Amino acid sequence: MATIKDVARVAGVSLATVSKYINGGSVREENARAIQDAIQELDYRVNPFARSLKTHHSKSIGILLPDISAPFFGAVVTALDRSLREQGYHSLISCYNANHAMERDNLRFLISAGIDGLVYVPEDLSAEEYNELVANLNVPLVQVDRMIQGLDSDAVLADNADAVYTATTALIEKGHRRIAMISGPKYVFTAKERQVGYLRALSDHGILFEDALFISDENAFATGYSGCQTLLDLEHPPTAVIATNHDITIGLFTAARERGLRIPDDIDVFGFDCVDVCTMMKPPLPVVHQPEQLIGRTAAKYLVQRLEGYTGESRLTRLKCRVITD
Amino acid sequence: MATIKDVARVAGVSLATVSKYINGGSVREENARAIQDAIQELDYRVNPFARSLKTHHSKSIGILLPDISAPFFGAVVTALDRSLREQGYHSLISCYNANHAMERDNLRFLISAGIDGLVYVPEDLSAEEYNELVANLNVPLVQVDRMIQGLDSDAVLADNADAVYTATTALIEKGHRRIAMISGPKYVFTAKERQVGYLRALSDHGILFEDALFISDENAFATGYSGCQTLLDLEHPPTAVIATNHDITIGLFTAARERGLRIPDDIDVFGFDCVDVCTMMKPPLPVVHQPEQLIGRTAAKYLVQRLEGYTGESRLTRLKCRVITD
DNA sequence: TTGAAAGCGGTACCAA
DNA sequence: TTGGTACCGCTTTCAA
Repeated sequence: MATIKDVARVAGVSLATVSKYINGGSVREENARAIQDAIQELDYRVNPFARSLKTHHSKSIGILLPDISAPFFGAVVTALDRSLREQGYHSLISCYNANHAMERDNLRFLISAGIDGLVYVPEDLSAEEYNELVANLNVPLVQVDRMIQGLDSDAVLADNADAVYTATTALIEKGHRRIAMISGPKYVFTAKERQVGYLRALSDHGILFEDALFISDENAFATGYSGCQTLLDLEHPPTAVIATNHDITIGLFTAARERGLRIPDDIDVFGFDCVDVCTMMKPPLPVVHQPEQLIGRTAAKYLVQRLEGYTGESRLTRLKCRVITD
Repeated sequence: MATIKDVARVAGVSLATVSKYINGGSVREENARAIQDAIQELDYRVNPFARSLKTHHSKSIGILLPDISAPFFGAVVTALDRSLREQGYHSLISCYNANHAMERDNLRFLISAGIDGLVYVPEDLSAEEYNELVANLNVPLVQVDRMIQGLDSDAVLADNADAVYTATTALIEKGHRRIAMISGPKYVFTAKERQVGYLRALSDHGILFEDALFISDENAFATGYSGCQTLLDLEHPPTAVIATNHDITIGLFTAARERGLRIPDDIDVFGFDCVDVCTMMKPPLPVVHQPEQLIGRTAAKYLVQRLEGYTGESRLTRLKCRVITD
């Protein structure tokens, strides 16, 4: 690999001049041309390690999340990455597959990889653990989608409780009284918040919560699929079901249809995250649409602001979901 | 941030000794203890840039792919990442969202980020372009799932044509004569191969290919959904349909069911990539299951071998799909 | 505008 | 085993 020194030699200027040219400093036209030629000729590329060693930053942002195959996260990360790039940063994505050991492990790795900042969708870490792992490192953090109790940082969340409250209420107003919910793991931040919205809506409308109508398990197809069967096998099955995640929604659809039930005539469903699927169906199904783009962009904005020296108080932003009830 | 120098000072040994300790060299018990203590006390962490600058490697592997939200890629990347880690490497994931400009852009970025090796699922790049972008860089490459025409490198692929041949044949043996296929974009490597398997099976069984029964579009839910409708609206609709991708399969299911058709009685379907969904249904649906784990592990193995100096000929590995016909 | 030189934080060679 | 030291490739200050 050619180095900046080689370029300087070939171009007949000093090494410092080449550096200045590369970094956009002003250089005499003539020298600029010579340098450019030398770079071409030698196929020179800056060594990122040498540069980062000197500048103390890498222009890279770690993105740590449970599972990027979930369409929601996929969309958030896409938007995030896009915004970050526009501002000269790039992202280093790391998934921990909802595995708690990997969560710690990947955080350690990201930290040791020299990231300038971190976007984090936490699941199992405590504030103490986080602080211990990242202590003194001065790596700005933005929490996304979920928050660690007691960990002070910028955060961008969806208004989970409100959205589900709205969805549940819509179902109630359609006349439903037996409304079930199939949700993610109880210890996950968003699942908890969504449950709150559900319970509040029921209670506000004088409907008693029924334990059998609330199912909680992994955020997976199987949960929606078998959850639906369980519900339908109940002595008094629900007349409507709310899913709280993409895969759960698909599983729910599948099971319901397999039983020959028509949606929404035989059983009403409120979907989550799968707008394409829900709106494409006939008739279109109601669905909660989280603002993935905006979440990603906002997180990027906050992080870059910190990176550029902003030191104001932590910002907690709740972004409204679009509850499509058509 | 504390440096190795600080550690040396606090531990009362030389900087060289600390370095040796950190990198697993033998150090007197007593010194080891002192160094360990100093590291703890100072919360010292090696500076990855300084290290990489000196060693000329970063222990990081770039993974460049179209879209990690596809369950197939998600699974491949998970396995890949896992294998890589076990061997001391970590991965830098970059998705280009099936966008050709981003494909080039992200490749450039990965290259400039100092990766030691690259795993690449290509879509639009030519061999010339690749060589130009990566020229002289001596970054080992493993192509996965697809291959660039004329680009010499290790590659790990599924036996797309064979798998689809088997699936099509199974349908034929069940008595179907009008078998449709809904597939991804025609310019995508895997779509082409799968089409070949389909055509060959038809021809081997004396069935004439019918243009109207072959639909090709994006690898997306919408393609399966509207594709299915198009097929069913035909004067002579097919009695069976083969999907060639996860989302297409789901879209196909959805549309078929919406029409009140029962699968497989009213219309038979051969799914792709969505084993969980297909096997969970009653009755279970036949499905092509690509060996994601094995693909990921094999790619990791090849890459690490290159990284460790192996210089044998390029290896092209075809991995068998499991065609579940139950 | 240009260039000499110091130094970023490590690794590894070599002599002790 | 230990430590002095050269050097990895780049940025940046400062004097010219």
